[in-house]
Amino acid sequence: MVGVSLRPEVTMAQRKRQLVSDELTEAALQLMAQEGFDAVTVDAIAAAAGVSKRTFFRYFASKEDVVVQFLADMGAGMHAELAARPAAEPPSTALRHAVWVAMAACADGAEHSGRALRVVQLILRTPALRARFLEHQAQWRDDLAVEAARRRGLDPEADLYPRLAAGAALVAFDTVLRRWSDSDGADDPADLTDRAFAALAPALDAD
Amino acid sequence: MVGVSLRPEVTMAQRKRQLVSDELTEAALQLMAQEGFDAVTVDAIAAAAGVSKRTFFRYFASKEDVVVQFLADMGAGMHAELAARPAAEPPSTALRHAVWVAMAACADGAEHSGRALRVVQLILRTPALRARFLEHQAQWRDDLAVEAARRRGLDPEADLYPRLAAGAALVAFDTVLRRWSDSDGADDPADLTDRAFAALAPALDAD
DNA sequence: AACTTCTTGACACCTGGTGACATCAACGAC
DNA sequence: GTCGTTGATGTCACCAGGTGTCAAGAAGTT
Repeated sequence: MVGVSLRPEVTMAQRKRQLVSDELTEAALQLMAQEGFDAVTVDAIAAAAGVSKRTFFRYFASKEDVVVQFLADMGAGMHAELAARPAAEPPSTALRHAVWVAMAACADGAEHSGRALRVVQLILRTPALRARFLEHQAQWRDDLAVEAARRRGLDPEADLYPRLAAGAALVAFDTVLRRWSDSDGADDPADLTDRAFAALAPALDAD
Repeated sequence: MVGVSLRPEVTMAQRKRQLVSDELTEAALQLMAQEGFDAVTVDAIAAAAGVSKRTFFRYFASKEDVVVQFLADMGAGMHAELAARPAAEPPSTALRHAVWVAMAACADGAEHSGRALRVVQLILRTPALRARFLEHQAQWRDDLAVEAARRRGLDPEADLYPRLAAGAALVAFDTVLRRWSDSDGADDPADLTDRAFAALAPALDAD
């Protein structure tokens, strides 16, 4: 346990928390891959991870969250990337890079293990999970819209453009993700993303 | 009851069914307007309509459905309108008319009574309802995409354009609906719709 | 009147989700 | 070393959404 004591900045309680969280996620994904989302009860997931049902809900707000939680980071990543793009860049380019942050997270995870792909397929096939996914996207859209408005010096409440542009970017993301999922990861995400934004660019970059 | 017997094509059982359904919807919307979606139980709705909880679930698949069910018709209306537009019409125009069918349903309902407006606001403010709304939209998107593909002689599975165009149209719908809702119905839906599609047209109509 | 069909209510049951409380391990202060 | 504190956990009770089942009743049929 030498390596442990060399990291005083991370308390043991925190590491244990992370461990339980991972265990829960792992158990959930494995069970759901076999039986499907609806057939797996929270009790079963908790039991498989060696904790109680009550503890599960101390880590995840809902049964859907254990599958979908990682999306929160992707949203933050997109937002941050858009904010970091040079102000002079055309909207279609900036948004393409922002969306690519999210898409790359899926594609990279898929490279080694195909785990991300299976999770995406599970989400897109399960109504309850798809609904949560769409809710996340709605949040992303709000965030991207305020950022897009800021870049152009517009009022996100008064002008239509920011929400339209953010929505269009997410439509591209959605379309690419679905194609990638339907092709079992065979199609190239980067190429798909470029083509989708090429089609949308005329509207994104119009004055 | 003379008027009744003059319509043999509509059985009494069917009319009664419609009546109970309306009563349930009415009770639900009224209660939710006062207390909010989450605070109203299915038992309370059923009791207010004079039926049992079990009967409620024979009419609606979920508590959300009693609020959101009318969306199903709007989706069918959009799809039908797109299919009915002349083939020579540019995509942006055809899609604008299709979306307007849905938007007009909201706006008309609001003209007299403001009921549609309140329902839309309830949906957009309540996460559970918004999620269901987004699921409906996802279905609309699939339907619009196959229709858009048919109009252009494309394969909806192979080409990106159909799903992109359908998605963009729904982003316009969404943006307009939200603006209309946020302005408490003050903004003109028709004008908003035109402006949104004007912004999107360059992408929709590109070759 | 007897029969059939459709609708309903009553009841039991499962599951997701939450509040309350007791317990136990880790940690710091004395 | 002991004591109090803090945080994570398990247990239990409970609520609400949702479903299966069955028996009773109204409507329409022969």
